[in-house]
Amino acid sequence: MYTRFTQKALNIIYNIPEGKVLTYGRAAALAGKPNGARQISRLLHSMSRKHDLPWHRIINSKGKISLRPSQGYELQKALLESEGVKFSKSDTIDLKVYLWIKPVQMERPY
DNA sequence: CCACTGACTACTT
DNA sequence: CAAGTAGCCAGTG
Repeated sequence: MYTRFTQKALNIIYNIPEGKVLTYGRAAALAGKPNGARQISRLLHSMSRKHDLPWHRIINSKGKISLRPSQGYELQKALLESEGVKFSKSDTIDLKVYLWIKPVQMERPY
C-alpha cells in the first residue's frame, strides 16, 4: 500500500487541468509534504504508465522540464505545447501564467 | 533495519 | 547565470 502522501499526490496530479502545470514542490506541498518534491518525481516515473497520469504537467521550480533530451524531454514538451503551454526561447514555461493554483475544496477521489 | 537512489529545492559561491 | 551543497523522504533491495 501507498502512504497517505502518495495517494494525495496522485489525486492532485489527476486534477491538474489541461494547459496548466505544477512544480514538483507545489504538488508535494499540496499533498502535505512541503519537502517531498523528490517523491513526486518517483511517483510519476513508476506509476504514470499504469495509472495513466498526466505526468507531463509536472515541471521543476525553475519552470523548465527536468527530463533529459532523449529521455522524454521532447515528448513532454510536445504534449504541453499541444495543450497550449508556451515555451520561451530558453525552453522555460512562465509559471506566473501556467502554474495551476488549486481551488480549495475540489477533489475528485482517486 | 540500514543504505542507496532520485524527472527536486533553496541557498551560497 | 552556472555550479556546488546540504536537506529532503518514500520506495526498493
